[in-house]
Amino acid sequence: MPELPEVETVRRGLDQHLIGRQVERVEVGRLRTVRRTSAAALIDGLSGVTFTGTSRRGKYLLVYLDSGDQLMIHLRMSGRVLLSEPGAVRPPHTHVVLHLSGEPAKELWFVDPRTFGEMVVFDPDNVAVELPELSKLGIDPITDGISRARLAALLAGRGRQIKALLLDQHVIAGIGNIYADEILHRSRISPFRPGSSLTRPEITRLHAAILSILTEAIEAGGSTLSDTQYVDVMGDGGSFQLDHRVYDRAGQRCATCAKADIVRSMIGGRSTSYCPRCQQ
DNA sequence: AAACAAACCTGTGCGC
DNA sequence: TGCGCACAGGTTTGTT
Repeated sequence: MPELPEVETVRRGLDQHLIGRQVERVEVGRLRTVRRTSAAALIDGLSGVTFTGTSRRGKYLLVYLDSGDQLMIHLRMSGRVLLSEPGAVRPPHTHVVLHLSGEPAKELWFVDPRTFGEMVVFDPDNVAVELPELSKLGIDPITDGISRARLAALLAGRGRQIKALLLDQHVIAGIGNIYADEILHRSRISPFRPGSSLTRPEITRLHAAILSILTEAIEAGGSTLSDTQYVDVMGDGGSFQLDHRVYDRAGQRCATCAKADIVRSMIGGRSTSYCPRCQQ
């Protein structure tokens, strides 16, 4: 579900509502959510701490704590973070609840039907051991910024299909299945093309599309699909799904060229939608 | 190096 | 209406 724009939208919501609040109590109802460590580790790491800031690297959401530790939240496929009133009825699959101080007091819910998501408190000075994926993450186009030259260097010598490269979090962090397809369509590049085969103008277009698609999607609050799984911390959906040109539009006329139908195929085990006429 | 499959889970939508 | 299967925004691991 959530890719860079959705995670960034959640981050902004947390930044707005969490900073300065203290955790008074922690409930862990599903051990799988804290599987990297334990319920005790999450409870010990969060109880009594105050939130001081937030950041994001790829799809990894980080909340800074006044203890010096950080809370990492990964939503994976179906995770949601919701801010709510104390005592409110919790949705099914609410696995972690943080009781927050403040006037008025709030609760932060971690809801995740498929349970792929996770929460962990870690020591940033020991990240290589406690959260090794984080230190292996590729460049984040928004948080780090990415130059055209940097992108060109990342593609050089890589013969993998460009769609697979965009999805590889070790190369570029944050792009998922929706935005990879949308970026390639706007770039007018076939998802099957080897990364190393892209011409100079194609790399220029790809670079521009990565930044413009992600920026526009963030401004739209992300993409909320028909199952309304993804919502921000206030429970509101995004609107970038209205701007999708290819994702989940197989069989429909391409809105860009109006002369071909969107085709669906598989790349790296992921459904891939593209316009065979626009994207060569 | 790169492509593919399977694994982790639950829910939904579709064909029959 | 009910059943079974395919498939879903992610990531890791293992096999060709």
